[in-house]
Amino acid sequence: METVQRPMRADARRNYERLLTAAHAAFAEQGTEASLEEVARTAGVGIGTLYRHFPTRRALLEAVLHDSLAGLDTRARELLGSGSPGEALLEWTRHLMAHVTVYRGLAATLMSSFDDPASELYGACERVRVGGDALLASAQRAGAVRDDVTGADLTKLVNAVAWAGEHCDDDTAERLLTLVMDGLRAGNRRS
Amino acid sequence: METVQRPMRADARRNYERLLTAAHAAFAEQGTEASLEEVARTAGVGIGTLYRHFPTRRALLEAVLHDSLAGLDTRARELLGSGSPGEALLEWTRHLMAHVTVYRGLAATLMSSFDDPASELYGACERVRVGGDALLASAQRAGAVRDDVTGADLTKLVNAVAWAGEHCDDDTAERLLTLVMDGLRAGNRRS
DNA sequence: GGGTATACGGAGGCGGTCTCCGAGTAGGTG
DNA sequence: CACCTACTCGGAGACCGCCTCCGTATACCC
Repeated sequence: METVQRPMRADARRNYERLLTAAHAAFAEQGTEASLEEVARTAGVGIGTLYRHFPTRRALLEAVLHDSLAGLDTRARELLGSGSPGEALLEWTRHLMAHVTVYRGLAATLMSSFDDPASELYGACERVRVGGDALLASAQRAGAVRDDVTGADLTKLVNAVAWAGEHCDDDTAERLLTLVMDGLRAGNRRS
Repeated sequence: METVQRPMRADARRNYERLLTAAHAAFAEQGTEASLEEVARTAGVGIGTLYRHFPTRRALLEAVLHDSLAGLDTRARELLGSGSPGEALLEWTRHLMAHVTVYRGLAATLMSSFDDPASELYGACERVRVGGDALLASAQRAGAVRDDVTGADLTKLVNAVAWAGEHCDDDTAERLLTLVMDGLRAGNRRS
């Protein structure tokens, strides 16, 4: 099962790195739907090379975002031990928002990967949800959040707000997040 | 200012109607990003004809949705007079959800038209927001909803939930809407 | 029936996705 | 150091969708 794979050839590694850099620039400027041909052009690499390294747009996104999303997981663990569980959860959702809004269109990509194990981003989504789950459970035990909310609900709601934020100014996005998070507090259940 | 325009030629009107029918079918089946060339093919009409009648995808969507969105406005006025303002608002948001989810991708289109007066759908969004404003104000006067929520907030939140619902089963979408609407009740303000 | 304003249709330019395979090269081997 | 081979590169090309433009067709008015 454990296939020993020799290290990448020097040219392959160089092109891989160049593609990551170019992809980040393109996504940052034009959103996750940026032209992959232009990414390849910017990287000074043939389109075939791009597709060999990253068979799908999501594979490329995953590579570009890998560290950033992993950081979110670490942050969740840090926050777990610190102060009020309610505040910790709130703080973490702000981090989540920040990560999800680095590229226009990212919220949509993540959302569609969330329940799709075939997506290259599924693993990343999974890790995010696990981190959120822990913080959420902690906040619920502390009676800060209504207990019928799941980690998936939380992540999806934040994602949805982040998506909405792509079409508003930052203040409005912040307002919407506040409205939603206030609303998840314990004691707000109606039905 | 008031340019008198003679009625459409018979062939033009026929093609217009065919295009509406074909567009509805295509949007229903493949979402708002359905191929316009296929719409034209289905309608038995040249692609040039489609673009003459509907210069943009949004213009076509506006025509297809016109009656439906107008109905939403009427419904808002009906609900204004009926029973509990809180319940009326809740009922209306469910209608809004239903209208926004008729086509996959519609939430995104509406969201991007919401603050863009140049969009062919801006007027429709405007009318929806006005309807929602009235119901919201009524619910706020009755003390059922926190008073720092605006009509735009409400519409955007429902849109965001509808968008999220495109990636979940119906139950989850319903849950998310409940979580958000519960959260908007008066007394839930934190900051 | 004839003339004209109106409408039709699709060819064609553009730009994007993705595949496939001949040419090029890195790096281990003798 | 030179060679060989497995690995990698690059871009042509098939396909698709958007949108424009203009020669052709036709509905309607007189």
